[in-house]
Amino acid sequence: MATERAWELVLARIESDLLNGTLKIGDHLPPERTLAAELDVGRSSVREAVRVLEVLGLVRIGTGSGPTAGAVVVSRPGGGMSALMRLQVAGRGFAVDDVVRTRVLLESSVAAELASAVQDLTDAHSLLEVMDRASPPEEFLALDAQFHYLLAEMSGNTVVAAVMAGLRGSIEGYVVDGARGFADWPAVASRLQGEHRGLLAAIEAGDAAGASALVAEHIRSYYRDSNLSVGSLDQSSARSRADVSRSHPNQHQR
Amino acid sequence: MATERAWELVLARIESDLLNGTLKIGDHLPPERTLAAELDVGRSSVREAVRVLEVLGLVRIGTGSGPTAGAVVVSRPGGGMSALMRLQVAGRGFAVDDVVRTRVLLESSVAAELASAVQDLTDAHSLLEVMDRASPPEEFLALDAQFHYLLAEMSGNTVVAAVMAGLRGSIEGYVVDGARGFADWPAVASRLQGEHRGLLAAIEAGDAAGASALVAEHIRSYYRDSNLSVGSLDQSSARSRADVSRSHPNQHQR
DNA sequence: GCTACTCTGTGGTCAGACCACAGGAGGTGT
DNA sequence: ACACCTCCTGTGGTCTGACCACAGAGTAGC
Repeated sequence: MATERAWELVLARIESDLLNGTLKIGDHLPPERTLAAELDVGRSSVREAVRVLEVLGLVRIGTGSGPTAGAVVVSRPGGGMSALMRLQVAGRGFAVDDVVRTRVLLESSVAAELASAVQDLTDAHSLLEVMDRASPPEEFLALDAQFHYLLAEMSGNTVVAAVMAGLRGSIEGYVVDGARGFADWPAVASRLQGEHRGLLAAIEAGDAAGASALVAEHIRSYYRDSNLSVGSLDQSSARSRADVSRSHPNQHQR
Repeated sequence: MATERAWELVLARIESDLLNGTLKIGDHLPPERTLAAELDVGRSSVREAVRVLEVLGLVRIGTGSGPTAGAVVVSRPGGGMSALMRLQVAGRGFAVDDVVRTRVLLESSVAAELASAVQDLTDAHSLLEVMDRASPPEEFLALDAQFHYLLAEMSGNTVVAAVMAGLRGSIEGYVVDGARGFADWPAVASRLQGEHRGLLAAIEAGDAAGASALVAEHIRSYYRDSNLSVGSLDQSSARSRADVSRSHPNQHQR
């Protein structure tokens, strides 16, 4: 086989350690210098591999010393999924429409599933109450994302939850830009809240088909009303969004 | 604002260039040394950013000189998706069951959608004919993956297609290991082919519900019959699978 | 003309040197 | 004893500079 690049060797070693249980969630990776020495590669190659793992949401990097320092194995697939999809959208590999359609697809299924199995929706209800008191669009939308994610999480499928987090994260900028376009934001927020409550009601009533349809229309209508189109948002969304490990907005040129 | 790490600055710049159209699919990124000088960072930081882009499937790296050398913007989300999910599975962040369940969810929807809209299934049929002549499980399964990917692609949703490619890729090793466990592989392959043909027939007949159910059972039964369980596969699957840049056979480009 | 060699630009890698940071060990004053 | 403070140590973050490998382009020689 082709000579493996050094950083791939590092990645292979870590993947192998994950598979055979040598590394578990919560464990620390060996320090970069140690890993480099063990695998007989340069530290820069180790760093490239670790960087990949960080972006993919497999490890959390901490500086300094102590228990929080170093690379710790975690599982935050949403971050990596979001970075991947956001960049694909930026590069026109993904159309925003397809992202939205996929959201509709997954969330419909999730809603139907939740409706079919009795669930405790207390958390969801309290989240909605918090949202009633959220005034700035950014704050409301952040809680909205949390609400939708909570439902996905309750479905018990971690993969679906992660994909949904990625889908939402990838178009976060477009969603916020869309909100700015509404003349009467409070009215929109109020309508969204009504739809949220209707959705929960349908789930509680065990109405799978209804819940499914409601959430689909809930998502579709927002994007429709905010006149989302990739072309019109290229410029306004050209600010940096490359902080792949977290989600606080950055500023950049152009 | 928090001091941005150097490699994030590089990533931000590239994302920005993608968003405003300065960089398009097919374009070359500036050489690493140039990019480093322009952004006033070290070359190693540029390399970390480029490495991330490579793994996420946004650029293809070529060595040497000429048109194929350097980092070229491409769109291969499946590769990144696959790497992400495979590592999450390895780290126990994703359960194999959830991956399979998500496959069922997506492929059911895709099948239903295809059945609702008339499609030209010629390619799918010829692929099945090639599969009839494939004897080794590995070869058959590679074509099988291609078959399922083809259907997803025909749905027209690039995001769904990419996610499905990732899902399948993430458990590729488990699928192959499962095939080895069958006493009478030819019989299994034959049964799978029958199911494939039944699925296409349902799609051609416009039977959305039927196609949906068939593909769901098709997927579920394979995993059920091959007795897939994460625990039993830890050791046998511990070989290296970190060649994240290798393109999948079922990767198509736009 | 054709061939073979060399040049040049590109990524791939390593080694070493610093810096920034945060916990921990140990000393110091009360 | 106790609380506080200081320095030490280990960790990631970054840069610099040096080579190597590779593949196309250019050029000299036949």
